[in-house]
Amino acid sequence: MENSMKKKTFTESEEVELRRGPWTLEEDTLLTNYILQNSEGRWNVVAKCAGLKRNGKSCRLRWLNYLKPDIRRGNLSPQEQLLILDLHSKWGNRWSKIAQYLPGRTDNEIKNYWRTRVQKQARQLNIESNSDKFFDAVRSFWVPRLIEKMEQNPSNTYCCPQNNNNNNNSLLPPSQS
DNA sequence: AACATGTACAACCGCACTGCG
DNA sequence: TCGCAGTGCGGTTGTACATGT
Repeated sequence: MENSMKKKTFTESEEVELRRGPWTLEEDTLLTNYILQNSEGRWNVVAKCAGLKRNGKSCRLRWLNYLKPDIRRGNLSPQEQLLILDLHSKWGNRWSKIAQYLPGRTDNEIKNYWRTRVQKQARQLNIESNSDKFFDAVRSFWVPRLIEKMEQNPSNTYCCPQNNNNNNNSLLPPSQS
């Protein structure tokens, strides 16, 4: 990564120095305004037409993970956490697929949650995070704790609108359900 | 108060897939 | 059929902030 400009993926004729790193408020505004007026379309075109010195990929990521109006921010509710555990036990690291069942949550957010909290727990227990042993620990320790939390504080439970049918009754990993 | 360490999350990278000419 | 550009996904890294000593 010694040279950020080593590879250009679009229009070599345009020697535009692409910006990287954290987005500024101004860039956010440019991107948001452009998309609200013109819809998403091709990301490289969006980047260019919005007047951003970013590549399309970067714009897409920023929009999907941060700027999109329906993004839910803040802590994951116990029910959402339970759902993630459940879905992960079915599909593994298919973050985007899991995210489809948590409206307003992004694959990036779920992935981060898994890495920082779930895998941390696994490390503390000294077990492989994708092993059978780990899922046993999740079933016998973590899931009951989350259910307890939900019962103690029902107001913070979150009801997934389009997936009630297949998830609300299936909060335990498939081997139990 | 200052420093060290841990945590959370935004952003980047590489690869695979898809659609189009 | 092939090559290319665009896109999506999962893994990884960087860094700001929180917490502990």
